[in-house]
Amino acid sequence: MNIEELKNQENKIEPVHFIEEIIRKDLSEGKNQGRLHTRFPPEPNGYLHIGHAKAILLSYGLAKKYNGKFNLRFDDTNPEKEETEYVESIKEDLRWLGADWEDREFYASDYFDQLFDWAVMLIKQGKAYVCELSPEQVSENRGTPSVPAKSPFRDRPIQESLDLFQRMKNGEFPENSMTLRAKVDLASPNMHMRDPIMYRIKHASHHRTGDKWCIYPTYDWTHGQSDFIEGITHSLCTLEFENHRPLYDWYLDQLTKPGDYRPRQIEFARLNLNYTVMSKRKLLRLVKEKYVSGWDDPRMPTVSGLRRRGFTPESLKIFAEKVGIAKRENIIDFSLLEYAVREDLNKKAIRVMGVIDPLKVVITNYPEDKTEMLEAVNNPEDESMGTRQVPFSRVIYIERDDFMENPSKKYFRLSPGNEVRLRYAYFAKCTDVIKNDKGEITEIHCTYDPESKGGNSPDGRKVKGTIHWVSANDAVEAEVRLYDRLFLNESPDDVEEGMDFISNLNPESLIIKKAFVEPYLKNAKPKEKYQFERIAYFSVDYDSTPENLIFNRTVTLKDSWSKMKQ
RNA sequence: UGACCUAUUGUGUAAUGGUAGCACAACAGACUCUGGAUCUGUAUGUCAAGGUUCGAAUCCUUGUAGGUCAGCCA
Repeated sequence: MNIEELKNQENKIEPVHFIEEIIRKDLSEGKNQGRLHTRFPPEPNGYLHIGHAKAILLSYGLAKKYNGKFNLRFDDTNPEKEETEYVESIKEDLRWLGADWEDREFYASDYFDQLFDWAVMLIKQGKAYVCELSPEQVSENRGTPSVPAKSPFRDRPIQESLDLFQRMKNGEFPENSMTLRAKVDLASPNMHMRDPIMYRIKHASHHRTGDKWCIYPTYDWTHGQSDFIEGITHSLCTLEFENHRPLYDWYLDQLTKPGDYRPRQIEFARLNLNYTVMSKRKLLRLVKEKYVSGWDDPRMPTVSGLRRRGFTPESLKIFAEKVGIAKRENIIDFSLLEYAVREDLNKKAIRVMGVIDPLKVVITNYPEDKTEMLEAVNNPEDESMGTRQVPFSRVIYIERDDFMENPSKKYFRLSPGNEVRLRYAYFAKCTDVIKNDKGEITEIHCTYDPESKGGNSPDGRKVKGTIHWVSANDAVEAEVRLYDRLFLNESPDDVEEGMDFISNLNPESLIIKKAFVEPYLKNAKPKEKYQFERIAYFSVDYDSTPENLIFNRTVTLKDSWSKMKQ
């Protein structure tokens, strides 16, 4: 490291968000034996989206950075909503993101026995009781924030509760007939503390425990205890659980003594992105009603959708880092996500030439039957990625956009009489414009300068524009799927009376076109990333084959020309 | 309506009582065999009002605005 770099190092103060600050403090004070242990607790009832990715990267990243551990724990306390299919997709997404839970794949349902024993203990201590109110009655008796709740069964004898709870477990009672409630505080201004329900009766089959149980613990009674069982030290979650924290702590108080190890819940603001929706309900609707092709449709903000679109784990890490961690509600610009993926792909993607909207060009002074190979750089950002050979011949395709019959002053591309560089090939000058009966341009005639082979003229003359091309005889046809934002409005829920977010869908979020690409791409494999020069980054789709190449547009290149035109 | 939380440029996020900075976006320019990348520059901000202090984005008070909670969902 030279002096300059050292200086930079010193001046660069690493920004530390409030959660990391807490962790550093806890670690330095030797709390919990100086351990750091985080977890990601998804409910297996849907696919992960980019908001989950932020949470995963946070919890895993912190554990990794401070030599801690990271658990994966499925929060499967509601047998009616959860499915094994989701367990698999969630694990795949985590692996892809690089979050390594090692051998610690847990399920809240693993703790049902322990949870039951602790519940019995609380009943014996007079801190929990069986309540025979129906769901409607519980709701009626809940009171309002300023009026205390009522609970007629809270003072029933311990033995009676013990007996009833055992019989609840044995399946003697129908659903909704009774619950186990913690005796906390009916008058608390925090509604979660008004004798919260710990167990409810559900005669449902669970994806892991089968028919063993007909009572299931609620989230509040499960989550903190699961953290405790696993030795979690910092339990990170989103803001809507803030009001649950006193209850989280109350339950833990019943199991621990002051000074003992205990997990701590810390909340941060969830991620929101404009031009998309994030709620499981809405995403599910897009899938079910076929507005998209599935959970992994490249327009979806799901981890699997982003992956298919061409995002890399690194690009999501860049994104998550730029977004930051704080407690205020936020709506992140979609452009930050685009920036993150460009940032990563710019360094990694092989450059190729492909023409999406072809215009035929005949190089009139180039030999009829000649084809020559020209050397092209694979990535100007990374010399180690080498070069490749690109065929050139008399008839080529260029982008229709790259020719203008009556150009404005600022237009650097091909126009009558104007000379441009054909990338990696030759200088070429437009001599004729051929049109059909309707006056539409059907082909362009050019002459080339044989002296300018490789893209530079020995006389040192400069051209302002460089355009891409493919040799017509050698071109390979490919399908390109041009993806754009799923919604037209940055707030999809911002709709007129009587409408919903569906009315804001962008009808042009997917446009499929045939393109001509250079033969180098003949063997492009699914998931490979390419930059079509001057156009966009593309990722080879899972369904792509050598006979039927499919490229998904991840994100366009920045385009200052299109801005200038406006 | 009660409790809890939040408020810094267009969007995010720092500044931990001492020069309001960074990123994205925007705009202007340089450079360029990608109108890409890179580089340089510009404009825009502390919710409001009081108070404490030599000094307040930061502490206090009161407002205002927004979020969360009254599922046997998580």
